[in-house]
Amino acid sequence: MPREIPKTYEPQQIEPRWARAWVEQQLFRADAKAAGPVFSIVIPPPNVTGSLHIGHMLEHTEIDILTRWHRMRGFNTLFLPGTDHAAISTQRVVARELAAQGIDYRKLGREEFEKRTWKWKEEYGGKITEQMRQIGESCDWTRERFTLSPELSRVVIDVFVRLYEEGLIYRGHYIVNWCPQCQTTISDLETIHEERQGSLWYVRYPVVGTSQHIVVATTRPETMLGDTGVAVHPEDERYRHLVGKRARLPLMNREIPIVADTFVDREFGTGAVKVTPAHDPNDFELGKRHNLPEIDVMTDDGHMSAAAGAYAGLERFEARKRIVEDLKAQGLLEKTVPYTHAIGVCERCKTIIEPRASTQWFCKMKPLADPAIAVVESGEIRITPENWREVYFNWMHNIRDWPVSRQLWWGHRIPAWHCRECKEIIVAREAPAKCKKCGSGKLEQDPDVLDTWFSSALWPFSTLGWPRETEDLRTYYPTTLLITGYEILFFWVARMIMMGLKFTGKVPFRTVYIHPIVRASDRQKMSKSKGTGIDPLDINRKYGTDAMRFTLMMMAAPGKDLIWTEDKIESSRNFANKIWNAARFLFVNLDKFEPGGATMEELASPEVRAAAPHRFRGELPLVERWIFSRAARTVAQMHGALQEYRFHEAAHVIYHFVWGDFCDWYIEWQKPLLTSSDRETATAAWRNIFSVFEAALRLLHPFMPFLTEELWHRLPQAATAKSIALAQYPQARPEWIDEEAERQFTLLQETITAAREIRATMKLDSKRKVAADFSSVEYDLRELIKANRQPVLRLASLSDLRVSGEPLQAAGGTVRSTARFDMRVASAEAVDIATEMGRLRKEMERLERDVESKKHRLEDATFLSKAPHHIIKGLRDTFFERQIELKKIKQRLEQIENNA
RNA sequence: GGGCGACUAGCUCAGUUGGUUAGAGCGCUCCCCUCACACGGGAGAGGUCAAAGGUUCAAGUCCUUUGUCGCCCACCA
Repeated sequence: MPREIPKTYEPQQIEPRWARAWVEQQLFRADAKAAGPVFSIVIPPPNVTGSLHIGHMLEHTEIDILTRWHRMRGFNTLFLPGTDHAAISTQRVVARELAAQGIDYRKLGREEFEKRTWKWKEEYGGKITEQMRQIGESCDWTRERFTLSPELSRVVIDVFVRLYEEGLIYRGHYIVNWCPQCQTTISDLETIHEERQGSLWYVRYPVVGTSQHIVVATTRPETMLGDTGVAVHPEDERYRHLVGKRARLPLMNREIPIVADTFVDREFGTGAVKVTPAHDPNDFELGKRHNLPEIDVMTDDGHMSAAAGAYAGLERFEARKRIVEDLKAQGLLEKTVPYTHAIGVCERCKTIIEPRASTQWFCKMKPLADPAIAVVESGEIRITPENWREVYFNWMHNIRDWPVSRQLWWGHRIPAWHCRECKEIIVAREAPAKCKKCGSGKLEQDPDVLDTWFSSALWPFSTLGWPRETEDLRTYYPTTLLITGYEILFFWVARMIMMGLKFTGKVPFRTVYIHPIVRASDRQKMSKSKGTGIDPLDINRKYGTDAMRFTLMMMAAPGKDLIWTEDKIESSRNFANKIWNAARFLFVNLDKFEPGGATMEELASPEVRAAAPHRFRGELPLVERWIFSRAARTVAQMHGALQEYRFHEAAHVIYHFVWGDFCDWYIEWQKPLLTSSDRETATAAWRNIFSVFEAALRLLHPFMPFLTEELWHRLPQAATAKSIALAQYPQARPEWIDEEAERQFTLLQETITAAREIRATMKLDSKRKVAADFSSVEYDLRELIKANRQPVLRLASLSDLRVSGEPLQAAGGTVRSTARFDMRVASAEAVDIATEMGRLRKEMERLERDVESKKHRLEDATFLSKAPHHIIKGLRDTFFERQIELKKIKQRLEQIENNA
C-alpha cells in the first residue's frame, strides 16, 4: 500500500493512468451487457470539426454519470451513440482540406471523393476517441459511429422506398433554400434569420401603351431580371385601372402582366409588388395562381445565369449594384430608403441563402407528426424539463413538409433512377436493369443524397438490427433515454419519434432529457467557429477532469443555460483536494496506529465495510449513529436527484456530505479515537470511518471518476475488483436513518458553534483555551453535553465546561443563547460592548418582528381552522422558542446596560 | 408578428408539489500557517426574492398587468 501521498491532489499524475486502464482493460465494455434491468441510451453525435469544447463536456458528463450510475446498480446498459454523417459540414470541411492541398474535390469525381472522406472520417473518429479517452469517457467512441455501413444504408434505402410507396415521399417543385457556398438545398431549419441593414429600392415599371409607371418596392433588385409579373391588391383603387394591362420590365425589355391578388399588402411600399416566381416563396405561389412563368436568373454558385441577359456571369451582389446604377441612369429608380429586414443565411457557412424554385424530394410530415404529437401528449414519451414539451408541440403543430434531398456527394444516395429516354423515375431498393415504362437501359441514379437527419431519424432502431426481429431490438428498443441539447430538438428528436412510430409502431425512447447549453462568459453559445469554444483538454491539464466535470454538474440546473467562467472551477478543484486530504489523513494516521494495532486489511476490507456500522463495546456512539444516518439520507437524495436528471442537486448533496458532514464534523470528532490506546474502541472507529469514506467514494464516483478510482484502489479491495466503476452503488439504507441521533448531534454542533462564536467575539486566538459555562433547564440536554464533554471541549477549544441548570450570571463575560441553552465565557478583558449591544439590538428587533407576526397568525381563527395541524404545531413550537430567545436577549441587554 | 423563458446576497446561480428564521459557491470583514488539507480551519456581514395588483388562513413559489433582458419560431416584397 503506497503511503507517500503528496499533500496536493495532482490530477495530471493520476488521470492518464486510469483513462488508459479503462480503455485497455475494456472495463466498461466488458461489463456493459449483464443480466438486469435495461438502460439503453441514445446520445448525439459530436461536432464534425473533430474538436471538443466545454459545451460538449456537459453533455458527455451527464451521459457518463448516468451510465456509471446505472452500471453500478447492475443495469444492462447500452449506448447508441448518434450517427455523424453531417453531410454538409463534412463535405465542406473535407473540400477545404483538399483545397489546402491544391485539390479541387469536384475534379476528383464522386468515388474518389468518398474514399478521401472516409479516410478523413477515420482520422477524425480516432482523434475524438482519443480525446474522449483522455477525459475518461465511459462509452466507446469508436469509428463505428461515423459509419455509413452497408447494413445501415440498406435500412435507409428500405425506409425511403417504403415511404415512397405510401406516397409520403414525393417529388415536388417548390422554392427551396439554396446555399451558393455549400451548393446544395438546405431545409428551413438549417437557415437562420439575421437582421441586416439593407435598402428598399422603389423602381418604376413603365405601363405598356401609356405614359404611366407603376412603382414597385424591392429589397433585392437583382431578382427583377426574373420578374414575370406585377401584382396589386384587387381592391386597391390606385391601381384598379392597371389590372390586366402589361408592364415593361426595365433592363430586360420584357412585357409582363399586371395581376390582382389579395396576397398583396396595400400598406407596404407602394402597394404594388414585382413577382419573381423563381426566387421568392410568395411570388412562387402567386405565380402559380396566375400562370406566370418561372425564370431562374442565377447559377448554383450565386452568379447571374444566362437568363439574366446583359448581367449574366456577374456575382449576384455585384449584379445588384450594377442594376441599381443602371436603373438610376435610366431615371427608373424613384427612391432608395434604408430598410432593416431579416434575411436567411446558411447555418453552417453564413452565406446568404438564395430562394430558388427547384425540384426536390420531399417527405410529407403531417401523417407522421400526428402520432408523434399524441405520444408526447399522453406521456408515453416524457420530455424533461417539461417546458420543452410546449416548444415541441408548437413546432409539430405547424410542421411543413421536409425537403430531404441534398445536392452533395457525401451521404446516403437517393434510391431513384431516372430514365434518360422517357424521363420516368423509378424508386427501388436495387438498381433496376431497365426502365419499367419504356424498357430503356439508359438509367441514371439520382445524383442527390439524403439529408443527414433522414438516416439519423432511424438511428434508434436501424442500429439494433431492424427490420429483423433481433435480440437487441427486443431487449433495448424502445430505449430508455435520449439525452441531447435543444438545438436539435426538431432536427433529430422529433424526427426520431416520427420515424420510430412509423416503422416500429413503438416510441423510440421513453424519456427525452434536454440538457442546458453551455455559454461562454459573453453569453455566446460556445462554438469552435466563433472562437468561443474552450478546449476541455486545457482545463483538464490545469484543474483536472474531475474538477471540470464537477463544476459543470454543480451549475447544470435543468432548463437553464449555464455560463462558463473559469473561476468557478477552482472550488471544484478545492473539493477534489479536500477529499484527497481526507484520504491522506486516514492513511497517515493509520500508519501511526498500525504498529501493534490492526492492519488496514482488518479495518477496511470489503467484508468489514459490509458489516458497518461497527459497535463500540456493544454500543453505537452518537456520532456514529449520526454519520450513518446522514450517509443514508445522502444516498437516498443522490438516487432521487439522478433519477430525475437533477445533476446539480446530486452534486450539491454529495459536496455537502463529504465536506460538511464527513470532513468538518465526523473526522474532527473522531480524531483522537483513531490513535487511541484503547485498541478495541479505536478499531471500531477505524472500521466505521473507512466504511463511510469508501461509500462516499462510490457515491461520488460518477461525478469524479478519476479521483475516486485512485483512492478506492488504495483501500483494500477484493482480488477480482478491477474498478470502482464496477462496484455496487450505495443503496438506500432506511434502517440507518436515526432522527434522534440527528437531533442530538445538531444540538452538540450548536453548542460548539456557540462557544466558537463567543471566542470569535472575544477575538481569542485558537491556542488560548478558556473555561465556559453551559446552562439549560433541560435535564436531557445537560446529560447530552456531559456525555460528550471531551469532543465538545476539544472542538470548541475550551479548557473546561461547567454544566448547570441554573441561569447564568451575565456580568463579566460573553454569552450566546439559543432557546434551549446558554453558553458563557467569563473574561476579565473588556469585550467591545458597543458592538455586542449593536448585535443584540439588531437580533432583538428581528425577533420582535418575528414573534409579533407569529402571534398574529396564531390568533387568527381562520388560520387555525384551515391550516394543517403540523403547520400549526410547528408554528406554535417555533413561536415559543422565539419568545424565549427574545426574552433572553432582552435580559442580556438589560444586564449590559446596568453594568455600564 | 407569434411562442417560450429569465429577473432572488457585490458576482454567478439553487430554491420538488404554496406552509414554520430564503440557501450555495465565489468575493468581502475578523481571528488562525493547530501535527489531512492555506486549494485549509473558525466566526461574521450582506437579500422588503424586478414593480404593482389579485387568489389564499398562508406567496420567492399560483394568476393578471407593467418594466428590463434573453432565446426560439415566422414566406410579407
